[in-house]
Amino acid sequence: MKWSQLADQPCSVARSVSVIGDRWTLMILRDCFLGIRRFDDFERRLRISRSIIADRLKHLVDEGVLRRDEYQQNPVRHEYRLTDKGLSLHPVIMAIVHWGDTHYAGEQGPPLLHRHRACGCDFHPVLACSECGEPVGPRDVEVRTGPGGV
Amino acid sequence: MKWSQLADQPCSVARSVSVIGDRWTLMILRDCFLGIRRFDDFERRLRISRSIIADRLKHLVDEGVLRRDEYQQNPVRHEYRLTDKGLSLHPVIMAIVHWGDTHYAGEQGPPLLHRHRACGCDFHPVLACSECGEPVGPRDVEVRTGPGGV
DNA sequence: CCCCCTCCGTTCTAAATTTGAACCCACGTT
DNA sequence: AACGTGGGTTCAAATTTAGAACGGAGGGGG
Repeated sequence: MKWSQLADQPCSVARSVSVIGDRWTLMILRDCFLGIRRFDDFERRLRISRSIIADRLKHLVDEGVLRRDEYQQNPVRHEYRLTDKGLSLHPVIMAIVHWGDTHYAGEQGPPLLHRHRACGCDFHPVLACSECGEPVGPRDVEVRTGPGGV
Repeated sequence: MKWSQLADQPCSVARSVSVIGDRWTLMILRDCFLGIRRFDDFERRLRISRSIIADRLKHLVDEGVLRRDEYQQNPVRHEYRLTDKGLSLHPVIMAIVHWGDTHYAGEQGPPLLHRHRACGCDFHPVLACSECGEPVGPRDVEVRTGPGGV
């Protein structure tokens, strides 16, 4: 199987991964959630070649994860902002951050803290059930074939 | 920046991505959560070359995400199982699945359904606050530098 | 007017990675 | 003995990436 065929698999992980499952794409999305919007801010933060940044941004725009908005004319300049579809990746990024915080933070603690505005506490993300609201662990889930399955 | 330098960044996303931010690695982890354990079951499901599978499995074992257990002798055979560190990737995989279900499911619906054993309902994952238990959206989070930050 | 700077890319070649196919080995089976 | 199976390793070829150079449209200073 090739990367390009991933999108056609009857599997939501495969379809998602074909869009966002790339190291630099995930780093760009991290920056988007931190408010980065301009090409050369991405470049400064990532220190990778511009061709890769251009390629990934274009891909994300094509997929509807980012929007390319004009923010000035003369000369025309664009900024890249998360669409609703892009914002819905928030749980993915938060889960990845939390896994890194848990297993790779140095002695001093995590590089970033996240405060929940509603309750005012620093928090970490918990996976909860949409139906009952209780936390869900790996053993609490029973997987079975759905309507779109094989 | 190179991939190998990602692990040294003061950023939990970068550190996580250096371990799991690879298309095939994510596909392998998906299969692990579905109960796949043996080399050639991974091969049959992914249809990619064995060298890639061997490489990714070794990498995940080195990182402590999978454990390589002997399950028979004569000849000796191993199976790959999630460690606790690996199991703690569950929210990441669930978040990715849900994003794919939301944006890429066909007309018939998602390929797989997930039932929460505790409440008996088919559910989707919700990102909740560890402190107050309420759902958390992208706008509800205030990020600031933590103790391990620059 | 001329030169240089910024922002935002594109293009090109060399270097690195990824891939699939072929090979290997130890056993078990016919 | 010949063949099949589980579980890999090796290696040349295809793909991706890196990084530097190039471009271009406007703005600012002299």
